[in-house]
Amino acid sequence: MKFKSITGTKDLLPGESYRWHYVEEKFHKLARRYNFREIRTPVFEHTELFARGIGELTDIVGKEMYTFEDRSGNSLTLKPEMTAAVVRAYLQHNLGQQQPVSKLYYLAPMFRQERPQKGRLRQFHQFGLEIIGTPGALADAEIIVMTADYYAELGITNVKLKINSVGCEKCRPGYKEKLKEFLRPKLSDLSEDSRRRFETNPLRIIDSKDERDRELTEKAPLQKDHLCNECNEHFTHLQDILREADVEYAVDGKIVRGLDYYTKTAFEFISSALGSQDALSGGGRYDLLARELGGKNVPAVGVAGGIERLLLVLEESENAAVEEPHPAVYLAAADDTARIWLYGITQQLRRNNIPCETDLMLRSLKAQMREASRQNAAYTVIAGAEERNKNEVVLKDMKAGDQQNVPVDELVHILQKQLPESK
RNA sequence: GUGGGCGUAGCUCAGUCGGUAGAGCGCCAGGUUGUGGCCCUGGUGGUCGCGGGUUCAAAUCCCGUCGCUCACCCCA
Repeated sequence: MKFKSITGTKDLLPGESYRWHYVEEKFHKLARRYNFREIRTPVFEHTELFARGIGELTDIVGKEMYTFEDRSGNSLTLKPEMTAAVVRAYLQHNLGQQQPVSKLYYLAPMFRQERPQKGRLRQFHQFGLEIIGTPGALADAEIIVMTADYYAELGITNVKLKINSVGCEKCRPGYKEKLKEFLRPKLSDLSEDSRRRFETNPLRIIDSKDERDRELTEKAPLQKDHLCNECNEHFTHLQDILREADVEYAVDGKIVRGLDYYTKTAFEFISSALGSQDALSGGGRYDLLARELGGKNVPAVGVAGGIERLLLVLEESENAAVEEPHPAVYLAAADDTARIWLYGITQQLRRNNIPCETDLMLRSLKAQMREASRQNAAYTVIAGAEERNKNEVVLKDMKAGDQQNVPVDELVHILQKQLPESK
């Protein structure tokens, strides 16, 4: 075979795609219940949108974007995340003029050029929610609550919610200085990465996975203990709401989100069922993003979650079995003279919303029966010349193994009675 | 970008000291001339990742290369 799928991309084969349908449908339905409306944006955007929105110093922008020039010389980028694109669309179409608060959701592929590993692909898929237009903690809670609800609805129980506040324009600079003061004497003992971040992004240092770094930063000052009044109030308010909504959470002062645009609330849903890529989803408030993109100040909050990771966790949750759909009826021809006639009956069933399958290979009855069994059909309809002359078919219950002759005119009615989901 | 592990049938894998490739599952057919599953019998299926080297002879040894995978960094 000459051609292979690109490194870090995956074909979604029929043996797996039904699982995707399952989680996607659940998300669409839940979004409707929470009154979020879907937004779809193009897979690529001007590179500048992400560079500005996500932050020049982030790893995503620095080394992970799929960037290319089109024939006109524009620099374009396959979207590495969705929030910047959603805010762009929000500003471009003045959604804020139509209603004060926009509740948007999406389900879309993202692209980042990293080394693939468990739970990380170059083309991956995220579900996401954004509430744009309100600074209130109720919006933060709404995002978190629906995400928690989604996992619960799927039967995933081994998830934990961690929340933090990363402050705002007012209180973050002061905190940053305090943190640097704390780190400065330890600087030479820190890992190389952390030393490099000291100037560019010191907040990330307390989030380091390096063991030595962890020891050294154990007693580091945390943003959540140095919030301004407004941020502090927002954070306690959020916790009050989460408790009221019965969502379990833990405050973790070391959660620092990787993207520049976050303010106040930052959170992650973590699962122990994943490998080292343990974040199932993450999000937070991003009150500065719209302005950064050239719009006015528009407060907003959102979440993004990985579908691939979700499915990995789902497979390990015993109480979350997903069943593959199968045809309700298989129609088998006992001889060649009945095949076309039987195909007409097949279509009658389909028009009556009965999922069914028939042989397309002119195979023997035995082979057709085997196929019916393999495909897990609940019933098999068998007919040859004899049945055709009497205008009836043999209806066989595959599980029980018994069968009876029924008039063709009554077939749909009988099957519908047996298959309530087809009505 | 760095490091470990692995590439043999559609899938999971075995293959000894170098002697020209196997099992289980799957698929197809028959055992039953109009009936699935279980069982039995037979069959289909391989560029041993790719290229080069050593050798009378390479899946096996050597060199290179590509791919997959896990981990680091970071993230969903």
